[in-house]
Amino acid sequence: MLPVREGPLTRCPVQRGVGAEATEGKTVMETGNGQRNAGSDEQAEGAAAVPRRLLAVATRLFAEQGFDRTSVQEIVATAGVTKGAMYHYFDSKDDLLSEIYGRVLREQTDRLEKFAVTEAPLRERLASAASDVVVSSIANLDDTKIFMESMHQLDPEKRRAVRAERRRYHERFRGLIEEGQRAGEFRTDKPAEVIVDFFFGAVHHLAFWYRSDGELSAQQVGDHFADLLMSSLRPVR
Amino acid sequence: MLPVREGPLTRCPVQRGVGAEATEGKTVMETGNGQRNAGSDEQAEGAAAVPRRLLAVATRLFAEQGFDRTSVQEIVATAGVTKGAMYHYFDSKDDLLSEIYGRVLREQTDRLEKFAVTEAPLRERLASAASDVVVSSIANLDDTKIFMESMHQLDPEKRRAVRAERRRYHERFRGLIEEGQRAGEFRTDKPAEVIVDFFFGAVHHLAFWYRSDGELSAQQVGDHFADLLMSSLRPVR
Amino acid sequence: MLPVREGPLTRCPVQRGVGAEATEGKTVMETGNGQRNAGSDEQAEGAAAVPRRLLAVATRLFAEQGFDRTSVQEIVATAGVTKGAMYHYFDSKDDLLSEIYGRVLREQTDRLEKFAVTEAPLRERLASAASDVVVSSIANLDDTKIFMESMHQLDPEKRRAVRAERRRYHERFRGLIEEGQRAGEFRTDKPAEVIVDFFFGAVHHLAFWYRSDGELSAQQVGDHFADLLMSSLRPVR
Amino acid sequence: MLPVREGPLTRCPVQRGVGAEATEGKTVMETGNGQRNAGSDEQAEGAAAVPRRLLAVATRLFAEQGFDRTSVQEIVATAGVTKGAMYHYFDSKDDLLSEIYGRVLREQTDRLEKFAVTEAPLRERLASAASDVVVSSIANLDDTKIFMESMHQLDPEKRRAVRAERRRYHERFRGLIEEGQRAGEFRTDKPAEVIVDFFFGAVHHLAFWYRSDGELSAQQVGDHFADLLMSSLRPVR
DNA sequence: TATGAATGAGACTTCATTCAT
DNA sequence: TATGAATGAAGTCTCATTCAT
Repeated sequence: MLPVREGPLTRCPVQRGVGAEATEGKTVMETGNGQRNAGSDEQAEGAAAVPRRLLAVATRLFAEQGFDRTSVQEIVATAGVTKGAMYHYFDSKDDLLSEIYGRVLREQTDRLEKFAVTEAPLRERLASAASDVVVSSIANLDDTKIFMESMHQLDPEKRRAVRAERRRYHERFRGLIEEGQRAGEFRTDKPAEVIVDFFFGAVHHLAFWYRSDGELSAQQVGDHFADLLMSSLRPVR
Repeated sequence: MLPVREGPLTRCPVQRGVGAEATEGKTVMETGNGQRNAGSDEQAEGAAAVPRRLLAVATRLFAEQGFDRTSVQEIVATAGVTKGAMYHYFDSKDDLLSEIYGRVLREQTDRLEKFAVTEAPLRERLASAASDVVVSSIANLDDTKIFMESMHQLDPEKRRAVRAERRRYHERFRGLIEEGQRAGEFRTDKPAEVIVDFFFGAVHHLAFWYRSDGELSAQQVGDHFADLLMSSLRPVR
Repeated sequence: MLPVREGPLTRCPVQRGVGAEATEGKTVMETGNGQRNAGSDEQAEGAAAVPRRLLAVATRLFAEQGFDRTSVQEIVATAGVTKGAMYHYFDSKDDLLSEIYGRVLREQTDRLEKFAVTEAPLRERLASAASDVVVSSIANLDDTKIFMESMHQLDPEKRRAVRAERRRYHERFRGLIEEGQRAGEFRTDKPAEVIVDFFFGAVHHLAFWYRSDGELSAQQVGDHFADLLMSSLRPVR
Repeated sequence: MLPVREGPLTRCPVQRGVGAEATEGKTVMETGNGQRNAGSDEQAEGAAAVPRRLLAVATRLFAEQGFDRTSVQEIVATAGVTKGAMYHYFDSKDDLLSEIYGRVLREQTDRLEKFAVTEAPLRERLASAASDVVVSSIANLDDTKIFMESMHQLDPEKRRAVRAERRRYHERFRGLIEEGQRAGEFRTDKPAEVIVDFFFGAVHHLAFWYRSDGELSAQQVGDHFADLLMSSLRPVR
């Protein structure tokens, strides 16, 4: 683990907000010799430009072709850098995947927390969180897909770390449901755990059917899913 | 495509019923000269023994390690046959995956149809089908997992075929929901399509969290999921 | 070497005269189970039908694709027999090639001898032989091509045998030239050996440019080549 | 197609003059760590050393054993490099063959042009060119042999390219003959095309009989062949 | 900070041949 | 006379990674 890359990536994670248009790769020149535009502000933020571009390209390619089917050669060629450059910033191909997961998990955890701690009534907080995770999953469909398809490619240690983080996320979400169950707002004949798994199964599956050029906007799907979740939580008479 | 394998596999698909234990590999002798037990009933079912064993082993390994991480060498070693034998029955490693999908799809389609055509009331038919697909998915967790993780490994043509079959399945299921919507039994403010994607997302995700040694039996999960589905279908006041 | 095949093939070599249309393969049913028409006369000559068909098919495929690029599977499938059947009649794939060479050599040697021993004047005998070898080479272009491209595939022992037979052929031809040189009819400033190699280089090369749908008939090419040979043999002033 | 190899090979084709001894493989150290002698002039020509050595070795082995009978493993072992190195410079085994053809064709075309454009009388120009192509074919007997035996191994596209280049060569040569026919120096009762095919058949066949330890030097054979060609071109009375 | 030639293990697949029936 | 399942060795090629520069 080279200190140089641990720094920028961990301290300044590449931010890609919900709805942020990924511009990766499209502006990269395909000259093959790896030279890129050395604009004026490249000097200032250029240091992070290469790793960021690599992550963006890797995310897209992993989603499109799967982790194993994507070669390092393909990644660096698409990103317009050399292999040496990639290995300068990342320890390995696996490391790229790890960083992708890390970013996704950090972002989703942050977002959930933001909705969970508002002063709104519980039902609203849960519905908002549910809707938001759908919207943000759609905004980052590639990450969502990779999450489902490529988890098993991670080496055991990192996989365990990812799962632990994921579990914390689920527990936070489940906490909201249990709070409602205790308050008598939600049905109690179903374990909150099962409901969480039920709902997030649906969420993680979005990448396999959602089309951005389809009839439903991300927000509409988010609202539908949140409604379905809330409906299924209504106490039975 | 050797005629020999197209025949038995297509006409007499290897049956692996719900809960049927796969006995792959464990009873195969590793003598190296390829002779296997020539018992009395070998004559009757022995012909399909090798391809069946290969499919069973491949299913398990693909689920455990992923398609790309599983080598043909590993498959044949585990199944106790030679590579040549595998390529005698299957065109390629991809072909193995195709056959696995084919079997899963045929079985699930058959099961759905069985529940859909009974004389029971609509709500019962739908609940039964929903519960059953959960139970059978758990009974074949490996197939379910492969379905999610390895679809993108299939070559485009076969992938299209699988998706078409899958769509037919979804349409059949959706038909039941739409029937209930027309009858005023189910809510109509959500497209049936969305509900189907919501529910099957949860179903396909089972392989990522269900543990057979956990607290819940397959039937319990099936009932929970079916209940949650039915609840979310209740008309809104 | 099974006695059964040594017999029929050696004693009754499959005859394919100059200009004889090869009908091989075209009447073979592609049922895949290897059953062929069991007509009335099949009983009488059926015994030679399979090896003959195999040789004809192999000749065509070797010429089209090369020896190494043609698999035994392809040969037997095209011939409509099984692998077992092929190995019943031939020792190996190499053996097929040997038999092809054997037939070609026997035939060409026979033809040359026929022209060499007539009562015609020497110049006529030589010109006829030269023209004939062109015509018969074109009539069996596949064999000619295989001769050039696949000789090195033969195992050393058989290759030596083929070369010895070939040398005898050349020596017989050279004998005619030397006869003319002694008689003062042909130039003597060139070794007969060189002239033979010169001429047969041209002959063996026919398969690489002659097209049966081109402007020149086989006979025309034969006459041209014979003329060129005779011209180059004229004594220098 | 890596840019690195397209460059040096195409722009600076590995030169192997007539009679130049190929020194392939023999001086390569088998240290296994890949470091080779880093002499002073390595800087200048060292960059092309590996691909050049590979080409030389492949040429020899293809000629000795045939293309299909020569494994990549054998090539790289003889050249003293790893398989990875070979695939770093060449796209495939086929690509090696292509490069071999390319070099031969370029060289022969260059040589013909040199003889065709001199101020000498036509007969001398043609005789010189004819003699030279024999001498240079003998100097590169391996290439000549491969040309005959392995053309059909090339993939169709490249084969077409080779044939087109070859045709251009033939047309240039034929142009000289036609020039003489128009001038009344050569016979006109034979199509120039046929004469070209006749002569080059003999030339391409050299590799199958010429022995460098035989009685005739390359130059002697060249002179004989040129004489025979010129004789056969004399007008008939 | 970046290069790119080179590594070497391992991947999938083909194929001529055998043998019990 | 013929079958076809099975063998097992060998084939071509890919790829993540390293290292001298």
